[in-house]
Amino acid sequence: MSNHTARHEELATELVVRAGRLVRSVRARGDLPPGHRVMAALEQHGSMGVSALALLDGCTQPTMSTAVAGLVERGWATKTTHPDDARSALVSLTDLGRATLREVRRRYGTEIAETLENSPHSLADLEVAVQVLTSLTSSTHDAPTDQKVMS
Amino acid sequence: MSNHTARHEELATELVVRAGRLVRSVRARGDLPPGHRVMAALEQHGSMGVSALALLDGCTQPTMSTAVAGLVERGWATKTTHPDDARSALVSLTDLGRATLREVRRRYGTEIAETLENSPHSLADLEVAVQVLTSLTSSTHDAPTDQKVMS
DNA sequence: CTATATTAGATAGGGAGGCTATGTATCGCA
DNA sequence: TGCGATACATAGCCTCCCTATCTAATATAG
Repeated sequence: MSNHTARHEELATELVVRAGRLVRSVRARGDLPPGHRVMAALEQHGSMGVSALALLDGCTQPTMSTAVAGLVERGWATKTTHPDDARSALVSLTDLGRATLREVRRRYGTEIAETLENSPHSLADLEVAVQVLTSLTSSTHDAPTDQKVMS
Repeated sequence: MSNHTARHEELATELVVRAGRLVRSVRARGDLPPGHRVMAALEQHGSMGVSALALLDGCTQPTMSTAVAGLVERGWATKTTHPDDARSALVSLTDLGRATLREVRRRYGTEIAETLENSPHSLADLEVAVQVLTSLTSSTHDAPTDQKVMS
């Protein structure tokens, strides 16, 4: 352990700076709609409740409540009562939501792909970047993936 | 151009989701102090004015004004009038600021290094991740280091 | 079968951080 | 000397996220 270098230190903080910059620019340009990441989670993991979504997303339940309400308002998701538990909700993507997700990906993906083509980086590099970011936020300093998610 | 794949699309949006998550977790845990990225810019590029800093950082001048005020308040930077132009300021890191920057890097860098050691990723991967994020925010859709702020 | 504890979600209130619009002081120049 | 341009500060607003708390429904103890 701890055999890290000064390079590690510089890169670690630089990564956060760059990540923040990327998020700011994406938001400022309206490249991704708010709630997009919730839709992505729903698509990848299927319908589930608000709390489970919050766990997946790494935010709090109230934050996710609001986010889901936004999706429902735009017609991108539905929220129904769980048949076996009237406390729970079942948040599901609508067809419109799925279509929006596809469209957003197509548009932003194209832009990013072109940018990468004008840089010395490949698709594999992009993949590595995503994986590194994932490593730093999934099992890092959070609760070790509690399995109270649902059945 | 445009020979991108569906994989590109997925990865591009996923990258933003992960980047946002990283930033949120770092902020929530107080791993990096606010204004840290301004200090990093100052260290790397030397003393300069508020507007120049804003350009470097990719934020607006009012935002940078506030950020710099915060640094000065904490004793991490000084703001003096430019000797040749009384309109301009010269923002400089103090020794305390430099020390804080070092300490923050050491602490967060250690944490990240250990996380990476428990993952299949190397220092080189971290480097790639930073470079990819940099590509996507520096010369992407912005003017290539133009000094024109635009309107 | 009630009474209580637990769980899912909603709402209230607040703070951080960013942006646009605008004000103020200084500089460059005709 | 007077006017546009430049550098920064301030005001007001918005988005996103958080903590604290409330309601409704379920699970469980007695």
